[in-house]
Amino acid sequence: MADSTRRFQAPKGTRDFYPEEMAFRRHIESTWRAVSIEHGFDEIEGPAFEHLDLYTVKSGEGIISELFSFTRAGGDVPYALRPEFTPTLARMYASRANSLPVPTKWFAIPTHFRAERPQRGRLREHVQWNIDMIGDPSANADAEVLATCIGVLDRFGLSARDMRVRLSHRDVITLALQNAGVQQPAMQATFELIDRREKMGQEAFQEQAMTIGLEASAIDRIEALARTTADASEDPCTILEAIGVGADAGEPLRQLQACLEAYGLLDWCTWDFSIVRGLAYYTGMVFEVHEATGSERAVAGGGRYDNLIELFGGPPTPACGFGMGDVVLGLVLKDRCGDSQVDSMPGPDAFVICDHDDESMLVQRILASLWKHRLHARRSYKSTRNVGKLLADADRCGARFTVLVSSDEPEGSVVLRDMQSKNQESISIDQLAGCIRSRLSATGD
RNA sequence: GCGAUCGUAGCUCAGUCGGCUAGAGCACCUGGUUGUGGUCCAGGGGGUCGCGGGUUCGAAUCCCGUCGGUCGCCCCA
Repeated sequence: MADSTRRFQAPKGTRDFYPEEMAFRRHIESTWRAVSIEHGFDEIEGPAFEHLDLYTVKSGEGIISELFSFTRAGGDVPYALRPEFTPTLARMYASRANSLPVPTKWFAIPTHFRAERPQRGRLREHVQWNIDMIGDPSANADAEVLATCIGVLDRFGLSARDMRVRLSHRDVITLALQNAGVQQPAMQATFELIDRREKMGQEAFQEQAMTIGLEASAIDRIEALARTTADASEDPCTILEAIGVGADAGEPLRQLQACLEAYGLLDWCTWDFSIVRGLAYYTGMVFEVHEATGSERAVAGGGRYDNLIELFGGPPTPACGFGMGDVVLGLVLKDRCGDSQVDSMPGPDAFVICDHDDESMLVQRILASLWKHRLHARRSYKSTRNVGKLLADADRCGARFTVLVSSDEPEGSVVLRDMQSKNQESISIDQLAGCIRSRLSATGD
């Protein structure tokens, strides 16, 4: 009803970002961006909606129920808000594949949308950092992508004790399943079953395994496979033996291990063959990053997808990458790092207050001068002339310096107070901005 | 799409076997007339008790529906 007193709410599963939440979001995004660039990735962005076909090509018609899809009023072309970035990435890469360098290293920090019911760690709108290394089939590329992921965790102050990078490999699992007697037609369904294993009961697992058509002996071996974990520093051959695969199949694991060792990442990583990723398009290394206690959903997930660019009309091109969403990451950061990362509102360099009725617009002139010198300057809007309250106002917003326009001061000068040392001195207005600037650089602020 | 649970001020909550004009703390604003950092004192703004319907003399309170939040299922990019 178009009631004039109607109260509007944000749509289900979306978030409003007030200044504190926005500061936290920017903290996450700027960390993603900085680490991506340091690791040699270039930022890209695409449209927030695409032709619906782009998403059904890869995932089939079944995906539609989980998308926000629509047509233009009066139009008949179906569109969808993007539920993931990979199709856009593949489309962008495919249309310029011939002129792009090898490898092409791209990242993006787009918003994504999905129509399902929200739950812990999964909302209808979220921001997801995407890293992709395209055109390089080597284990080094896998490791570089992992290095970037772990680089971000480290930058957030998380350690190898806080987080676990669980590594697996589609080829190795496929071999193990074949040796266990799983027929090719049942392979993808078996992957999906393993992917869901952790949240299923023993009986449910058995039951669904039977439904797929797996034999009892195969089910036992799959369970053993999914329980197999080992430190990433362990010899892959030993692990392969445990899951019934010949040691010669372990070459990809050995290469990956060697690269991870060189990048100094082994501490973070664990071989874990319960990780398969449900998606059909992964072809090699796959991984997920979890909080160490396992109490949250995956913070990040990805792997190698050597057939995907081709599927979207590009030349056959190997690629690997991952996504990291802001929702689960935010939960983990708040839980493990406390307020130091949450409170990241920028405090002003200078805060201007005035202890009398200012009829000469001096506060405005001072602000203009500070802004002109690219200082972060704010003022008090309180009407009180009580300096104690005005200083409290400056303190509350985290000001580094306070500029006091005082009737006690001679014409053309103000009091500059250092809010950390509490020292203050009289200073000419002409020299104010330069003085603040030089003191900020002297203290490294 | 399905299930459980919750919904009183910006936030955290009290009030509810149906009964005065719906409260507190925090936050916000103002004053405490020369005062230098979240203190203290006083005052103020802010709620159609999520919304709609029903029962009743009377509903924040009981019933139904709906919209949202949370948690889970399905699915997971």
